[in-house]
Amino acid sequence: MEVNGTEMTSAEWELMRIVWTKGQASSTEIIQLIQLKKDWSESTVKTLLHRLVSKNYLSTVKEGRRFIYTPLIDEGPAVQQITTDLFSQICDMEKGPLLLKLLKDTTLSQADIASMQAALTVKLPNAPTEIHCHCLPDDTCAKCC
Amino acid sequence: MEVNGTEMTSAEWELMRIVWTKGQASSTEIIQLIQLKKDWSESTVKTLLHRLVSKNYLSTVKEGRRFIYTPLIDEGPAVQQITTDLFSQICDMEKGPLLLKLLKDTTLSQADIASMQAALTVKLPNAPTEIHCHCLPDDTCAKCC
DNA sequence: TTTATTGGTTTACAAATGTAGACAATCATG
DNA sequence: CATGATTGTCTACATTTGTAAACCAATAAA
Repeated sequence: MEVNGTEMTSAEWELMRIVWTKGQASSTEIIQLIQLKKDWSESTVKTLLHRLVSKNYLSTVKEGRRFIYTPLIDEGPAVQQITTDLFSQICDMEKGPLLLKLLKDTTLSQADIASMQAALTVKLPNAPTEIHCHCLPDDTCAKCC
Repeated sequence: MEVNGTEMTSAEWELMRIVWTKGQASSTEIIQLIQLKKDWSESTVKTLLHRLVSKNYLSTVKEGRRFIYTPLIDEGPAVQQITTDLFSQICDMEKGPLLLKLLKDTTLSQADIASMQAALTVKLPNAPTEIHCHCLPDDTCAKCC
């Protein structure tokens, strides 16, 4: 994710997952829920929430004494973004095998599988025989060249 | 990646890609190659290489005055590892659409596509109708429950 | 209304990371 | 052999991240 120059950190991401999942939540709820998974102090979570707000990932609405936190970005695009970022750092030659493994290791619904099959069928005709690594600008590559 | 407790950082990863691609390389080569992509000073690259050596990602062999750097871990497993780590932080419900997008956006060889098709065919019969989010321990989920 | 509790704000600090200068050893060359 | 170029080592420092205590305001309970 990249909003106004600041990235979301791993710890912050875990809190976002909670807010995304619940739609919105108070800090108390968030603290309770995160502590089922992580051994973070109340204070730590508060700090993290604070940072998420200043980074514009969460907005707050005061409800009585407490705050209700709501995501300012949707989960789908966020997930897409961080994954795309990661993939951009991976050698093209590795991506095929990598995706194959991910397909195998991930629990997918029948509908997911069907749409992937469709996508692959579309891709196949124009697919190249082999993939080249673009890690280096030219022919200095020991892997594909 | 997780070797002896220390993670590889993003900047370090970029250097590993070069060494992986070339099989092995001297610092001079590495500096030259990385500077085609990144605006890093010579000194910075040296520091990063040093850290990679102490983190046991690279080994060195002295050849005359200079060092030859060689990867101590293979690229495939490393790529797999970081991706798996990322996926473990993503809601199960997002993974299907996410993978679909990755399939579409990635250049895949015919062979890659074929093996994915095969894998999907195998998976389909036992695939569930729908996927549940496991972000929260129970039924407090606004997405799937 | 006094006090305990709850929840938000500030401040703090160590470790990791990005970034690089300064210095030292080695080697090639005049 | 003296010197400049090459390459490695050490030191440095700002920023980001993880982690949390201390403090303060508002509210609920006594």
